[in-house]
Amino acid sequence: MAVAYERIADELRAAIRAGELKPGDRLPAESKLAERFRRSVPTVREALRALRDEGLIEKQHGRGNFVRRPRTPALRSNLRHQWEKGRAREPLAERAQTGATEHDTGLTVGDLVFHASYRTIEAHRDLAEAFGLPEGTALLERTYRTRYAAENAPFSLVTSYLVHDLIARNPALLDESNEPWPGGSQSQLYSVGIELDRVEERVTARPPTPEEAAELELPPGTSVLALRKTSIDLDDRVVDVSDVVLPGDRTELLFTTPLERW
Amino acid sequence: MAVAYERIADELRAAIRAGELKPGDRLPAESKLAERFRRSVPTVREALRALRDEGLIEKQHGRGNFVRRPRTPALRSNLRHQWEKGRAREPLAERAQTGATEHDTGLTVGDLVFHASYRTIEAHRDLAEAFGLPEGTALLERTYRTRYAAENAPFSLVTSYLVHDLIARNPALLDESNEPWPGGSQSQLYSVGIELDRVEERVTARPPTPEEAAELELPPGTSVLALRKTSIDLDDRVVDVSDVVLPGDRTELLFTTPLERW
DNA sequence: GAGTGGTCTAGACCACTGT
DNA sequence: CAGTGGTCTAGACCACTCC
Repeated sequence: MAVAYERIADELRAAIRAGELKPGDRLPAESKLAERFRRSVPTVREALRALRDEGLIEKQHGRGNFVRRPRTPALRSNLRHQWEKGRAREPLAERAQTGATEHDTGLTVGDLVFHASYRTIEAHRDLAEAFGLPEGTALLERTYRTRYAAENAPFSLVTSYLVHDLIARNPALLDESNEPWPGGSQSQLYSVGIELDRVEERVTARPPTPEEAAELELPPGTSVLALRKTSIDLDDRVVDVSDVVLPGDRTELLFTTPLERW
Repeated sequence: MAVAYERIADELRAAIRAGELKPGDRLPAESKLAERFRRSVPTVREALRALRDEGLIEKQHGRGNFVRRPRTPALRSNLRHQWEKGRAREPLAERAQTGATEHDTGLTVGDLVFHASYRTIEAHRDLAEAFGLPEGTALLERTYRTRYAAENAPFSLVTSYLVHDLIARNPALLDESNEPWPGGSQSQLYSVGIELDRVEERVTARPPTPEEAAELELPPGTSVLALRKTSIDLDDRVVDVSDVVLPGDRTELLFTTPLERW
């Protein structure tokens, strides 16, 4: 390891892994580390930055560098889709009680704060492809933000697209003030006679855009899970495309695949 | 935006998003940018580092900074599990032809290079929990590396764990030189009378450890998808736990959830 | 060899945190 | 107020790429 900042990073990393520095501990000040390793402060900072990018430490301006505590991630299971489908035709009182997110997380409706806004757009290429429809098709774009009542930052950024003409039969679906709709999207689709056959979810990981990092209040160096959910109805039509951005360090996606018997 | 390097990053980011700088283009040299923005070179480098962390540019030592081309990711679908299950009992000749990875990617066996190594370990807490067995239970740890024949870096790091006593009935399963086993793990389990009921996959995103970054040849700033796959048999026993690390920028996970009819 | 990014120094000043 | 990290300068030398 020829490079000075890597040697410093290695030594600190080893100390953390060995448990000499425990989660929550403050590291020595950057100037102290510079003395100890006989390097300039910027060189020490380079090493600390590497450790931060690995998620091992957290910088707190004016306070110090701290060993990070492991996160207990929120769970999101694909069983939610079947659960939501079963619930879509229940009586209103039943549907209003719990949403899919509460079902996943074990929280109650009061623990979450929900915000939605709608607008009508024309499909650009990416979306037109996902729907299998021509570019320019009218879509209803719905933007959702859900957060814990006790926290400021939402834990997911969701943008959902519906084919405008498919849902226009029920004008209530075009009005954002009806959100949150009891029973979720599948209940909304049920109101215009659409039943889902399956849900496809595509998952990738990437660094957040600066906008996403700001909205989710992501510490620098954390990545996001980008999930594109496609809902397909009994006629094999794509009826909903949703882009979901989740903080990588506090989300766990669970997918259960049942297998047929031999 | 009070800070100098953010103003520089913003201007370059805008140019890239607007298409003034196209994928593959080289940015002006760091010294030129420093002149243009009337800032020192380290400040310009700070801005470039931010863009690299967002995945927008790529640094090439001695050549320059380049606008990154979007990656075409490898696909991994959960339909593979059912496909593999159907194949597990086929005749050897059939099984040897194609594996699940080839099925996903559309490649043939010759396009991929495969490496496996085995050792026996005792379950530590994390694994014991996943299996629902006491700590210290003997496990067979199997490490897999698969890469494209044309590339040096593997596209996945897989560590799989099997309960030693469950599979010891068939000594061939304890010998790494029998890999790649035609038909995959489900075929191996079939040879000791185990049939899978379902597969659960837990997905998170995180920065790579330095070791993972080196092995996968990840450009700095990219994140990995960490997938823990749990295979459960008809008796509700956990028979396999696999940890899969995939490069976030060139992997897309596809999960299909079929829904029951109303 | 010319041009590029990679590392490093030694110090300055600012912004934030806690007493 | 003292102590901490955040930003920035101006310049040095090294390592790599390409001609």
